[in-house]
Amino acid sequence: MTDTVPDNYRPEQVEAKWRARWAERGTNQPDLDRATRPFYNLMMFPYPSAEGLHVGNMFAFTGSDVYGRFKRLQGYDVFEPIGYDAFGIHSENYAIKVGLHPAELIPRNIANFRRQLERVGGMFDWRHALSTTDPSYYKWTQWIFLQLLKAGKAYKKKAAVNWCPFDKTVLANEQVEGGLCERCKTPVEQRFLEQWFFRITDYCDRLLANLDTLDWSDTTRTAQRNWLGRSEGAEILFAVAGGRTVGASAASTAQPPNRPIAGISVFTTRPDTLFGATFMVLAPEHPLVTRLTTPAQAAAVAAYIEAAASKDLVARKVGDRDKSGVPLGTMAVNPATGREIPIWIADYVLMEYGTGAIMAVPAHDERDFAFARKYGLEIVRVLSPERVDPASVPGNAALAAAETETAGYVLVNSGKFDGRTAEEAKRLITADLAAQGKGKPVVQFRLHDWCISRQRYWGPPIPVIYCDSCGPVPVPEKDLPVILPPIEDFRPDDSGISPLARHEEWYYVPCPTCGRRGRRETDVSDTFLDSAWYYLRYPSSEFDDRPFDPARTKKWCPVTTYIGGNEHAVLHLLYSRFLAMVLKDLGHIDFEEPFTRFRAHGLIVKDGSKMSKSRGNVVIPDEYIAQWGADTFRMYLMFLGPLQDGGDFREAGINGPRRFLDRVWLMVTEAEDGGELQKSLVVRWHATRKKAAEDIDGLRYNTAIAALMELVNAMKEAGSRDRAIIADLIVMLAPFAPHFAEECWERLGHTTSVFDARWPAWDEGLVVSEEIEVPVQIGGKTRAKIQLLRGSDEATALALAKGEPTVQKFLEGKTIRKIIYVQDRLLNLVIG
RNA sequence: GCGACCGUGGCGGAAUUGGUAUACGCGCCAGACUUAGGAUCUGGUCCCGCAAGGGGUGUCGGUUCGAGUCCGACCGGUCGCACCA
Repeated sequence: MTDTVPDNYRPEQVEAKWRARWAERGTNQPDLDRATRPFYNLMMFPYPSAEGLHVGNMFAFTGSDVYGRFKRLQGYDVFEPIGYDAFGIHSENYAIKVGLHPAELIPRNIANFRRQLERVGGMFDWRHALSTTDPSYYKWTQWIFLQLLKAGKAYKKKAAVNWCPFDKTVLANEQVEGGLCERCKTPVEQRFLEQWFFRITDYCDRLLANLDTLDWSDTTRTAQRNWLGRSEGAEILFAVAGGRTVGASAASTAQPPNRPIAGISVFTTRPDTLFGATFMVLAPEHPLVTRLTTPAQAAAVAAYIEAAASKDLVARKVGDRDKSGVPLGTMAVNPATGREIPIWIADYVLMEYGTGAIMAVPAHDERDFAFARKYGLEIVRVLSPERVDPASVPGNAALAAAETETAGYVLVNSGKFDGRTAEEAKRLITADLAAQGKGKPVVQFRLHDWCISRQRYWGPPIPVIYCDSCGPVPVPEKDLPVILPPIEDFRPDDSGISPLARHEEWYYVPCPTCGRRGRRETDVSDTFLDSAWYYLRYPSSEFDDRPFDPARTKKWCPVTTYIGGNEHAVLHLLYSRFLAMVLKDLGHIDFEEPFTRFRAHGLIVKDGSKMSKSRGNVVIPDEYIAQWGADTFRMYLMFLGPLQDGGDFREAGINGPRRFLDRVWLMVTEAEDGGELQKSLVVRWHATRKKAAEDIDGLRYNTAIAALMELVNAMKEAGSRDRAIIADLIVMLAPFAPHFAEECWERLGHTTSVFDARWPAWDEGLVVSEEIEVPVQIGGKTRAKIQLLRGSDEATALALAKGEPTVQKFLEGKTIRKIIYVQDRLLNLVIG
């Protein structure tokens, strides 16, 4: 090495030194009770896998950490906690695979995660680290369940659920992707089990409306909107032909046995097409099916129902879109036309949505069209393009495909509604039905209640005891936590019952009410319940007599800024919002939106696909950090592109940030006081203070780093080693390269942490130079550049421009037809 | 199929939101220092052209004094949702 190389900067030693000093000094531990400017900087806590954190995780955590450190330099009391989402099927399946117990495996993984998180230089307050598997944590997860149970927001019902035959557990709808288990990609089956549910659907309106008030990434808000799936329409009652229609609010189709059937209620978003409803379809599971089936059809119907039930959800929901169905043999009456129409069952109608029954309008719905074509059912068009003579419209039989458009269409074949636009007709027909007691406007959501039961071992036991005399009894709060008992064989079996049922000493327990022998609930709760409230626990993690201390919570919550992956856009984020609403309604907290500002980071891509364990392309950062140092590695990741875009991981380029830091180190060692500063350097200095601050605040770390590099380049060009500029540079570099900045800061003579310094203020008058270069265009093409004082007027600019030889050349023999002068920006001469 | 987003050098990416396209970095080329260089330093690096100049942000068209940016069509790609009535 030559004398120009800073051979005295050794990342490994320097970083270890500062890790130790931060711990000694408590640098990263804000006073949670006395903080005056609290800033809760949250990142999504990781699931502690056996492999350790990969580069994608590091990218996300560093991105969040940079933000927290920046806010600290702006004078906030930044609380940046971390924890482990360590319950759940992930951990359990891995444990099964390697033949170890998760209780043994998880602490080991956590220790490794902590080592990595410390090594990369996160500003974590380790006093408040938590794991969801710790009884002192899940005690309160169970407590939350009890609050919901008391409030009637938790209930048990037997329901068709998604059953993963590989993981041997129930999955929430959100965990089924295209009919496959999200984790193991096994086709999901339908099973009927008693399950615990949370009434998230009670909160649809609020969950939707509040989205408009949140400072969140648009993509995330859109995803939530789609997931909530609000649609406006009508519920319409179809009478059964020949059956006596009784009373009947449109809502109720379920009638006690042996009473006349009130009718069949359907939900539709297209009441305007009512006159075109030529048949009805019920879901095979619809409760009225048996009673509406004629003896002649009974055998065929029974066979169809059985086939549909055994058909796995892949085939039913995605796989074959081929419609199939069976007529029940009975007829219903179209309330608009009075005509009798056949009733069918078909598995393209789902029991979980709407009323589980539809009016089929083949002319204006693709699915109904396909079904009608297949079974030769009648097709009647009731919409026609506006301003077209209905007679010229192709006949019903000639229709090649369903016409689902509404814009520009008017009603035909619809009695007194003919000529109305589709939008008008939606309102008018619904109102008309309502007046007759045969329908009403209805808003439907796609969202279903949240099934939190899991027939597994590795989770918090649901705190309920079943007693033969008292029924289900909540475990008294004083008896919490219900400890997850250590059992040797925790593997799930095909029974649909949790392995916990095999642990008899645990399973049988006195009933809290009557004292007789009761049985514990053996299901554990969904991991998403653990993670739906962890942000509330962090500030209060040292209290074991309360889940979240009121004063702490008031000071620190809701979370100021949350950064995490968009893969949790609809699951974790929706559940957290729901739970916050419930807790607020129950008076436990005073806010209902947990995350004021949320930003989704991008994904790190390796070899063309997202870095993830399941794709087998993970890169563990440890060796890169060992080779280049954590600071260089952090800068490399943050320099790839905007945080919200992610980037391609490739080794090439990591030496760029290293070289940059080496140059800065050299400057620090050569820093000198005094000396006149070039004007342009002063401008660059102030401009950098401003640009870097704004870019970091907007998570554009790549351009913030570029600005710092430009400042260094400007200093080199000016031959300056000005101590004041260098000190600023170090402060601005600190969020990205914290250990490096501390070392430089100390070298510059400071005895306190660089994070006790403040981000340098900039003088707005100095961020732009007095003299600027303005392009002169002729006909929109740049022909020359002139030096102007900022704020010069058009006449000055024009005079100067006309003095330019190039400009003269182009103006020769031409007249200037128009002058466009944008002050301080450009001069454009349009010639004729 | 529906929805959202995106196409800029050899590569990652900039572009004050309609105003000098390619900042910053990687890579590459040349030179310097060196026993050596996968270190460091200096210079160069969109394309054609000796130059003047011309062309250029996926393609075609439009609006404008001026378009990477706005509008329309197309081509290509990424990510959600997906029989939701």
